[in-house]
Amino acid sequence: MSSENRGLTERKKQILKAIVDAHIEGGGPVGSKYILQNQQLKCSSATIRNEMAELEEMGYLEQPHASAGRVPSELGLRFYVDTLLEHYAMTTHEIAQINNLLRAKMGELDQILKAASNLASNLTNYTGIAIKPKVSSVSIAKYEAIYLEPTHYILVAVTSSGTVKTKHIRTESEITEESLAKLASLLNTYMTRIPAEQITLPLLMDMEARMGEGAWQVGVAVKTIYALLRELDEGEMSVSGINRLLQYPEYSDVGHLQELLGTLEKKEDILNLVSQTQNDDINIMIGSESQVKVMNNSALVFKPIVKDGRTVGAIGVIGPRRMDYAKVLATLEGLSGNISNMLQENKELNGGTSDGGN
Amino acid sequence: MSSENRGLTERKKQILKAIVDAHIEGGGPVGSKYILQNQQLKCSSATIRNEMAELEEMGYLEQPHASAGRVPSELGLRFYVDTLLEHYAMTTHEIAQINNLLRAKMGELDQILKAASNLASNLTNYTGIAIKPKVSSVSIAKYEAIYLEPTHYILVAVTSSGTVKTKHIRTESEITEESLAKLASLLNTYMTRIPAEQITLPLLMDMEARMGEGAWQVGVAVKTIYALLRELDEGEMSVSGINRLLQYPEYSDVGHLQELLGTLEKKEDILNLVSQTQNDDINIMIGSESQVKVMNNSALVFKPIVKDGRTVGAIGVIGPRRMDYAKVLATLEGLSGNISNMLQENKELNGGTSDGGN
DNA sequence: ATTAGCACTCACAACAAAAGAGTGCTAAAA
DNA sequence: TTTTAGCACTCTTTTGTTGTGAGTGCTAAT
Repeated sequence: MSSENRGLTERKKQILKAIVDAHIEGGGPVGSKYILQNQQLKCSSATIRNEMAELEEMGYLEQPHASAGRVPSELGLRFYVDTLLEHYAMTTHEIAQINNLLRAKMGELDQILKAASNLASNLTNYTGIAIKPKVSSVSIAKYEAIYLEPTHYILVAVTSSGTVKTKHIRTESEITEESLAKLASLLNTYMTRIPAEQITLPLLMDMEARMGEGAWQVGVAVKTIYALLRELDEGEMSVSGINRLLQYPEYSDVGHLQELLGTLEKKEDILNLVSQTQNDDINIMIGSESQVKVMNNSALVFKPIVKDGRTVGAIGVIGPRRMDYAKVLATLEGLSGNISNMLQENKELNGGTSDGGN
Repeated sequence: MSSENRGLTERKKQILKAIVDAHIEGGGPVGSKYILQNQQLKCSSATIRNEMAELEEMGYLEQPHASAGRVPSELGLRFYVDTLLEHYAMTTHEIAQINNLLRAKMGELDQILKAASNLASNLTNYTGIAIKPKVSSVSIAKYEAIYLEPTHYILVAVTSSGTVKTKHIRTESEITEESLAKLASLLNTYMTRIPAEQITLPLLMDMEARMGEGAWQVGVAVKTIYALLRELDEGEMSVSGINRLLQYPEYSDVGHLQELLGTLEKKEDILNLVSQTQNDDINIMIGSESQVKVMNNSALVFKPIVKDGRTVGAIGVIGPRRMDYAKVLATLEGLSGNISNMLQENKELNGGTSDGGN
């Protein structure tokens, strides 16, 4: 064959694609006859068997046992995703669904992401995830203190990315609205735009000095801000549609399922994985391509959400390795496009109400 | 027998208790011989069989099939829980664990509840839930507006129960810090302490009239507050330790498990169930006692968290019907006690930092 | 009222046999 | 040289058979 030096024969590709498609659909190994029937190839099953044997040797296919059909290997899936995948066109109904449901949830970024993860799960029939990634070092853009009672106020912090965090603070002795305002303005002067590690003792003392009689307040507030920054650093992750996993036979193995659920619950591993990713495009991690050992039989597809050049979140899907990548990719693209639009719209058109952040 | 008119013979109780205990431990049906061995009863297995037959007739026991042992029925479990249950004493280690981990999470109520649900799951080995119940009608105690940019501010609302909600608002034309302050004070004057349903059009127009040139702002703000109140009404629920369910054979039936997971995800049913409960003590719903059909093979135990006479949350545990009630009750009591203390402490001792209420 | 004894039931495990799916290989055909 | 038909072979899955054991219900004796 002429084009054998570089890559695969056209026919091999066709066969590989057929196998992967069938495997994605059915989950089981697929044999030569099946392909012959559902594919217009002008050759016999024997030829296909030969090709399959070669594909196996090349590492694209695997054989569960001697008399079973072939199953795509990780490499095979990767090749499929990278070069064989046909674009899936979303139905108008799906597009409408994304639009409507997401618009309805118009609000803070958290909510949008969760709604999107939910939708992703619904549309693809896999498990959806929404992530606010760990950020290397957040800083606070603005503080506010809300007076409630003489010994009770709320500290509000707005991060540079727009997230809002609040903490109730109860004080030992009474504090006036005026000195509270002073505290806030002090915080705004000294504690904005600096990461947690730069909050030093001298700074603290300086602030206390300027605070006059209310100096003791500063310590409490700063301590709270510390905690708050640490929380922000940690990232968030929410999962939706776990129940959908159960419909796939690859998770009928209780042990595996339990491990995967554990990982989904711990959140840490996946959160790290997503947070460390630089690529702003759709990321596909098939099986052991991800560091998380527990996901060796699963695939994780996610797309970061970028706003003003910052990654403010990510939405994704977790499912069996043989996931319907075409559909998943289309769905995530659709969702992320929609979210980006919403974030954009709020910015440029100044539509009216709320926006993304917190 | 003398005491047969009212309730069960002492021996029947003993046998019932033995059966339930064994069933909780092992999960399977338990037979007459087993009881004879693990219980000091001075009678033969035949006698026990007779008693068991009677207990079955009374509805406390069930027989999966003719030659199996007996399994406690829902009624049997209920009786066990109500009158046979022995108090479980937490180990000092468990108590310490509760104390340490919960203290560490000292913070807003949301976090405390989630941490508690997590702990509950860890300690009991069932699935933990944390709930902020639907509230009949919330009202806002205080508003604040935080100026960020000329066309961008944050609206902060503090509810009567201390929960803080924030919304970003982007405006069409520019707004000054002064008129923002005016807006906030207007909101504080007219829109506090009234439940959502009373915010009417006339009220809105009245406010707009008083706002003068900045009147157009009011509409946006009020619309946002509307949305915000609706969100508050809906309640929240988070689940932890789903993976623990898998270790119990009653959930090896994939169909059932899937349904249960679905219910846990939908949240609505359980949220309603808990929200509607008046009783501030520990609630135990065994199988079909709860309205949620899907939970017929499960049990839900939860305890509301009360603060200042208001139910501000609930923590609970979901697991198989044959759950270790003694341990679950002790754990939830311990946790809720601890949480209440924390909420109290913040109030009375004025410890220092933060407090409960989102 | 209790108990020993025994026949009976029923789920479950172990094993064997049969069925099916799919391959690899060989030898002929293109 | 590539393709194909044919067939033997392998290995899983299904089905059926048979034992085994746990546990009961009943009867007759204590």
